[in-house]
Amino acid sequence: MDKKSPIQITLTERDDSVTITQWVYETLRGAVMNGQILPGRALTIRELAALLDVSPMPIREALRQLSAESALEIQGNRRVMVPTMTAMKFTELCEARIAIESHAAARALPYIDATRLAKLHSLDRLIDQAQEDGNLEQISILNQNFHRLLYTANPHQITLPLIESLWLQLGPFMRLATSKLEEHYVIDRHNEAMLAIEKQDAFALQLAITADIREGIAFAGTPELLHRFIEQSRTAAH
Amino acid sequence: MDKKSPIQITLTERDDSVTITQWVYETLRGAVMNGQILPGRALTIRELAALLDVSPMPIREALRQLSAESALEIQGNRRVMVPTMTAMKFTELCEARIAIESHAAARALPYIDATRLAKLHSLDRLIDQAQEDGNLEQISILNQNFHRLLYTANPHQITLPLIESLWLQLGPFMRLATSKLEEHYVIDRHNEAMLAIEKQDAFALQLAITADIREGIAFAGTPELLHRFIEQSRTAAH
DNA sequence: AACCATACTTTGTGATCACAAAAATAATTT
DNA sequence: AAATTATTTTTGTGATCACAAAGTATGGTT
Repeated sequence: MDKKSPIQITLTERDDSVTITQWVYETLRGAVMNGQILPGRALTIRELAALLDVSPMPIREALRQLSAESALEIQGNRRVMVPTMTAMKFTELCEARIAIESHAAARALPYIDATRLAKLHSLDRLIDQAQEDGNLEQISILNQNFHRLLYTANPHQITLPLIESLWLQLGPFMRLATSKLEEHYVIDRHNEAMLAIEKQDAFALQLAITADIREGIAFAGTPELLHRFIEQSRTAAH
Repeated sequence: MDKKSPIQITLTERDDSVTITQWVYETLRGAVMNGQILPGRALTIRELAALLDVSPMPIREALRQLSAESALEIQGNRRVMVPTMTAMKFTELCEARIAIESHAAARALPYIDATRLAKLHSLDRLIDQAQEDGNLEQISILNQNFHRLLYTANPHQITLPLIESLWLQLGPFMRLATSKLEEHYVIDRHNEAMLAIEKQDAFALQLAITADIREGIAFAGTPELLHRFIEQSRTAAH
């Protein structure tokens, strides 16, 4: 008889080789990323412990880690919740993505060999496939894999944790937005990126990544429409 | 009778209004930032608990948070340590700082009012003062305050946690390097930055921030000297 | 019926304990 | 004496408990 909105988290089988805390972390991370926890909804340790059928201890650790990654927010009352989105914050997150990811791409460029480029190509084909099937969730995952594979080519790369933090903060809102959106065409800038890689053209690669991020975000068309989505999601959990 | 290198952490009085975990976090963060814990040195929960005279629980939480911020590293054996530095990693961290901080500065520029600019000026004077006194630690702290004050002018700013993560990763090494360095002149680029702010010239501000970061790092003069420092610090804790 | 003080419940924090995995040390063999 | 195995110790993980603060409901007063 909980008056709070129920939380539906997709549970995966727990591998014994991994610690419970790690499993809890990944589970909660996925739930945040997929927008399964509404922004503003207060999370309690005991509730999550009961939901995931573990003791409060691993929940505490996972919540602290996710808070440190800006995936969750600790309020003054030491309550934990998914941060709410605002139009300005959304803009800042997107611009930060562009600044950091285009930098990461340029830094990775010299290290991309034929093997990795081939993998990028095959990932791109999978994305085209998912696009035809209209599988939005799959597109999102594959798109992240594409970017990650690109940036991690740099063996000394240190920006991925920062980038993933931004993805985590954008994730819940993106999911909410795409779910309410019927039509949405994604222009494929990955081909441009791969062409730039073949030419070892850093600037062209940065342009392609920038365009990819900007267009993946501009799906809502007009800023006004974006605003409406944000206001909608802001009050989703009362 | 510990054969491991001793850890000397500066303890501050604990304010009762703050949680123990928070105090432990700040204490350990400071210790990492000031290079009081040698890179590679394995940290155990119980050892730190005894050192700070608290139960293992707050230590666990603080360590997890610091690990999430890349200030500490969890090895495969689930051992926690201060990450070791390499020349390439150092370069990547510096370049990431430049990319993100110049972006943050440009985004903050329109929001910097006269009051904040005045505060920046007074901070700059304090830095000059510390420079004359040769107080390296004070310079470092004030310099961070200067940058922080600049970036936080943007009320929707979301990059500061990412930037602070980079500072944390560079901190221990910078401290180690400056402590072994007798002469080191710091060219003051803050005046250039403040001039750019007055002119509302975003590009000039980015150039000033870039130069400030690059020169604050190039203190070691030649890359070869830098390399030597890094190799020296890498094996500092055996 | 609206407001406020009181009692009750829930929740995060921090301490303690049990246990298995990992290190370190000691013992044994080659 | 060096390498390998066995034993002991240390360590992280996770569960449980106690407690104070925050939140919620209750009951009485105006």
